[in-house]
Amino acid sequence: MAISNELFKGTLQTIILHLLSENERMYGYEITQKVKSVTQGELLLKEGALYPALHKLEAAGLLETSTEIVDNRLRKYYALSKDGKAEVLNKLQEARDFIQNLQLLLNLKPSY
Amino acid sequence: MAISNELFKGTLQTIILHLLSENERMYGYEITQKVKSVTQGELLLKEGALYPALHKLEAAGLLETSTEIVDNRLRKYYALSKDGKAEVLNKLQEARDFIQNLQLLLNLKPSY
DNA sequence: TTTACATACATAGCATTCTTATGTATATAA
DNA sequence: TTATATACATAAGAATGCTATGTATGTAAA
Repeated sequence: MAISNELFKGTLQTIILHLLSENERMYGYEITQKVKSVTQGELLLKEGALYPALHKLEAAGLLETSTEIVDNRLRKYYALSKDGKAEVLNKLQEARDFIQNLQLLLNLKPSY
Repeated sequence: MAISNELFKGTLQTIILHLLSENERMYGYEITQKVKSVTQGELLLKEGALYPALHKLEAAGLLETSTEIVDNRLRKYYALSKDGKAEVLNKLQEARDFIQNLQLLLNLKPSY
């Protein structure tokens, strides 16, 4: 990822799975742009991180793919498999616990 | 760290610096126990992660050490240096931004 | 027209982080 | 005397992400 943000390490799979739980199907480049817009440019998801992560999730059976040609360019769409839909719930609960514990450790209150 | 929690990767330095900003001085083993108690056992900070991290922060000039013998056992106390006191503020702001962005990406509301 | 930028995929090499395993040493409880 | 707690430390390995690079098309700017 980027911008001196070492902190996001380990959260990428969860982010991908969650975006796909909201969007039915997405392709790689679309995911990078979505992450960029949601975080207002603060998190830049690099291709060198994204594509291997997508391949790994697919190999784990959590994602399914379908390739299309759009505007004469290749697009590889990813969607949650049945296992993926189950796993995203676990990952989100882990993320909630993680944020809770991190706020406890850092004495941070949510900013809203 | 531990318990299938890949998510904490990258947060260790921030956690250490913040604990030392609240406690004047702490020794390694004490930090592991503090993290364990604050998270109610959910985050187990391993020695193999902690000690190298402390050494690195010391080498970076953010921590200062003083060694004592207590109950016939060695204790190496760590405290924030002047630079460390400044850096902890940066790290905490980064952590706030990180949590904010992660909640945005995962559509999570704080649980209280 | 050619240079830069956006779209769209992919991988190899490297750096960093953390885990596991191991080692040393003392004190206490079973 | 065996296990557990206290207290430090490091080496080998796994996992993650970053940088750099490569291929290819389309469009906007100089």
